[in-house]
Amino acid sequence: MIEPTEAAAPAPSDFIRDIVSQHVAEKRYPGIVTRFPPEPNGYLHIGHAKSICLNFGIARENAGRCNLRMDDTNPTKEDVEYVDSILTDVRWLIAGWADHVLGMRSVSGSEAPYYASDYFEQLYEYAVALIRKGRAYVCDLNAEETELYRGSPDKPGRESPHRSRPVAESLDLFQRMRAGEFPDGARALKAKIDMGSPNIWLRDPVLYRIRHASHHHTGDAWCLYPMYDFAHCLSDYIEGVTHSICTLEFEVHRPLYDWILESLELPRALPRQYEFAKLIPSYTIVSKRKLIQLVNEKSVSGWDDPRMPTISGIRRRGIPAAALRRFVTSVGVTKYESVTEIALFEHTVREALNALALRRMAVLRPVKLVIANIPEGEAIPCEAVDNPQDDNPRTRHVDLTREVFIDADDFSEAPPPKYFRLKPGGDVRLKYACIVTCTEVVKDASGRVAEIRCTADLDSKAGGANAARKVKGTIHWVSAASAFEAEVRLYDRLFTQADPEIGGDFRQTLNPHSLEVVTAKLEPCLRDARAEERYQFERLGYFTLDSADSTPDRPVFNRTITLRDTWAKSGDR
RNA sequence: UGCCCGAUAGUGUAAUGGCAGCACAGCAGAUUCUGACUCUGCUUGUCUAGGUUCGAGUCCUAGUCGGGCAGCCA
Repeated sequence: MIEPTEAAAPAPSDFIRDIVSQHVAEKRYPGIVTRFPPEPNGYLHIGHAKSICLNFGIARENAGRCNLRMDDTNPTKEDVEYVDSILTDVRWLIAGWADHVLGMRSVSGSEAPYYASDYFEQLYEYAVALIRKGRAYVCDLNAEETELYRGSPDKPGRESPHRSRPVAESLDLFQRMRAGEFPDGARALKAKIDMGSPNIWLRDPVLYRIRHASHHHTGDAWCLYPMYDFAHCLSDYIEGVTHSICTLEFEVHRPLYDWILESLELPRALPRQYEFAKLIPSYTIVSKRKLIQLVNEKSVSGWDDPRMPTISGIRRRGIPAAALRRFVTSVGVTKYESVTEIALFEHTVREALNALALRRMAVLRPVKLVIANIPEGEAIPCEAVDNPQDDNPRTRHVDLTREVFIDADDFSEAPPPKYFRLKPGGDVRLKYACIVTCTEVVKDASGRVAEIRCTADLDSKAGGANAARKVKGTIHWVSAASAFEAEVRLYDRLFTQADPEIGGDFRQTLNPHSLEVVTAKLEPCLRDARAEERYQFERLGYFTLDSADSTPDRPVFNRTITLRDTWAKSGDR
């Protein structure tokens, strides 16, 4: 769904979109085609979300297409589990926004993503063509020798002894590499470019390597696999991609991307590569390797743990796709590598949730409040608003009874200055109900507050004679008679430091309080909570039903994010 | 001491040779049956040095600082 805040946002503009617009104006291509090319070796995270929104965004703004393509050229690292999660995550992120430009392959009636591995045969033919042109050769050097021959950034490399091998010999060897005649690493196909180039990637880079390994998509059909540089540019070309957008670390690969395509003397217009700076939010990590570590070391419950910066974690946390899109779009597209304050994301999430969340009352750390002048068994119906942000807000009823629960935070025996909540002898409004005055505090044997007693000004309820009576504070509550208990998971940032790597190891800065589980008292209508719905527990934050662990008789709620709390921040408390 | 890329408030970003703006964060206040939302005000910026120009954040040169590149990973 496109939400109002997203719809109202101005069309994004950045240096890549400027280039695309120019190409559209000069009719350089028949249509604009981009692609999102993840390697299925991990779950997608917030950084990928930026790439998805950029690529699909450009496609939808130009009536083009964005292909979803698995960049699966390394069988030893990839798995179908990741293919499936990628598909789910992309569909969720673009749903209602860019599904109409999603480029997929039709396979026997149903849709499937593109796979670079589906092009292995064509890619092999292109490699043969390159050999025939004298632009590639089979090299017998092993990996260590290749590294030695490559030189270093400030020292040119040396030419391989096999560099001038006759074309026919390379052709024969390459065919035998495919046939499985040689073990892993015995030979490789290399581009014949320039061992003296200041750009390392132009020093006869490896194009194909031998890997006797099964591939998650092609099975055992191949023991010869193309490298990223060879497969990527040609996959783009095969699919008719016009703008191949990637992150900054591939900038030095661009000359190779162009070299391969140009060397092949292809008939159609060539795709071009453009690079942008990836998204790095503070208080989190976006490295697949490190995210895998968090999962494997059980620092989190899995890839979709609501604290994870993965798209699946963000979804489970209760963050709407539109909010994620709006955030990754709002940070812009530049070539400046920066760290984006997570506060910007949190703001976007609150903005989206404030507009759509249903207000409910929930008490996280219950303390009993007994209202002396309400007889036992009596229920005073009160009208509560579902969402005051709506033009014509809907309402529901909550019953005020003799015994209610309030949050422990909302009562203080020794309140700090400017404390607006309940205190001995003080009064406070029970939201949607009436004003109560604290008359007595009952403690248990250990000295803890066991029960608070008060009297209510029954006329201060909406519609009553004292409805307009003002008090400093208003607190939420639930009726002890009708509230039910449920598990509520209070999530916080996964790391305590803006830069989790500050001390050298991100595991040292994990936030020990990133998850707190409480048994809360919830207002009865929350029994009908739905997974797609977003709720605001009044004065506390935004919550949603946990998609994985909830059952109909045992709901589990996740806190997506707290409300902004200037009182807590003021330091007065 | 190779090559490539970058640098605008605390953070992110805009200004395409012509008034340095926006959002977030922060601070102060108003409002409030959510210490939320909303509203008002405030603080804070063009890395440095030269050059071109009537005029430079923008163009040129040099420097400084930061990032990337030496996988048969992507």
